[in-house]
Amino acid sequence: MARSSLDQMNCSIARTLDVIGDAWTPLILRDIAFGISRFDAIQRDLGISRKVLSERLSALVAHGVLQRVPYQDKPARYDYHPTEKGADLAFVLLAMQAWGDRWTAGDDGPPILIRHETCGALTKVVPSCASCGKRLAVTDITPLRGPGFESGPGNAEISAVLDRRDAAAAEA
Amino acid sequence: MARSSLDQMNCSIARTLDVIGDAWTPLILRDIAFGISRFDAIQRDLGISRKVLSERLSALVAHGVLQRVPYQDKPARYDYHPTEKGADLAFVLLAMQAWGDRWTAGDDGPPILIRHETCGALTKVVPSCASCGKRLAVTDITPLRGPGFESGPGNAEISAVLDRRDAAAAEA
DNA sequence: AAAGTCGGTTTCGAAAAGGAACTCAGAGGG
DNA sequence: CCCTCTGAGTTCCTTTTCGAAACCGACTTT
Repeated sequence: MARSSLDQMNCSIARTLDVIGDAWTPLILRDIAFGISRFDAIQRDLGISRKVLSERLSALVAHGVLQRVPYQDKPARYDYHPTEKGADLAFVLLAMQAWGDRWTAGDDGPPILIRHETCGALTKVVPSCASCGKRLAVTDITPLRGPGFESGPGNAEISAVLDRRDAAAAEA
Repeated sequence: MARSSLDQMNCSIARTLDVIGDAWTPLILRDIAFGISRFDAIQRDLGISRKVLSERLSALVAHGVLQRVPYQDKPARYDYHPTEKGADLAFVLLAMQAWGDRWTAGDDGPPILIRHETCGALTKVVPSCASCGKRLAVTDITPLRGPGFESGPGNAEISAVLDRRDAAAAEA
């Protein structure tokens, strides 16, 4: 698909997918989050083609998710490091990891565990409410039109769904 | 890339990407989570090609993320509904939404807000520790080898990184 | 009888991915 | 000096995948 169609959509999920919406990009970011910051090391680790890796890294730099920091001159060589914007994507990766741990791990259990250094526990990352702090279940939350909402490509039907729901609520 | 290479990787993120690792699948799941459950409605909403939508829906059913439930016979017609496994993917979508809200929303603010019905607040979904309940920062957590860990395609370099870190920790 | 709805499948040209080889700049060894 | 190696890409070519549009089958509506 044309990437432009995604970042034009009035939807934060679509705009996030414009940055990480393919199979390799999240794995590249995972490697970089682990401290694997060089081209060849990432390429070896993932077995990705050099061409695609090169394209993805350039795109991530262009999106402001990664920055290239020189570690030597002559020849010029760079490490790829996450920016703040990129580091913040870790939570998307952690959500993927949590789902994969729960639904795709074999009998041996998950390949990677997370330790929370603040409390010392081996833990899982769970979603909670920024306001009350309670753990969230899918059924506890309702989407509403936000200030940036506009009906258009990518959410025409969603607008209709919200209308119907609001109408039903007003009636009750 | 060959999908098989992804689900063979010893990595929960890669195995999650085997299911949702393209640009359209998360948007399809978003629509279904909103209650847009029919082929044509999803197609109209997203502007996705019918061919690709058909392929994606079949794959999601095959992965056990969606189920087809008949809503009429003659002709046979189906709604697509999430299974429990599929509903649980909502947290991956919400993590994407949170990132998109923070980093890609325009001046108007996010297009969609979330209300937590339990506490009534307009809220954001934030990651927290399953053990102590505190909100997590990226710097608070450390990855460790889990029981299912095995070095292989997709994490050879990661294994080396963990070794180096453990060695450095043992020395200190 | 003609047109419309729903949920697809088929076809075909265009775009993207994959793989392997090649390049460039320098470092190290003999 | 010559040969080889490393790191980071780029080029070239083949294989997949995508997207648009047309087509289809089983009904319903006008």
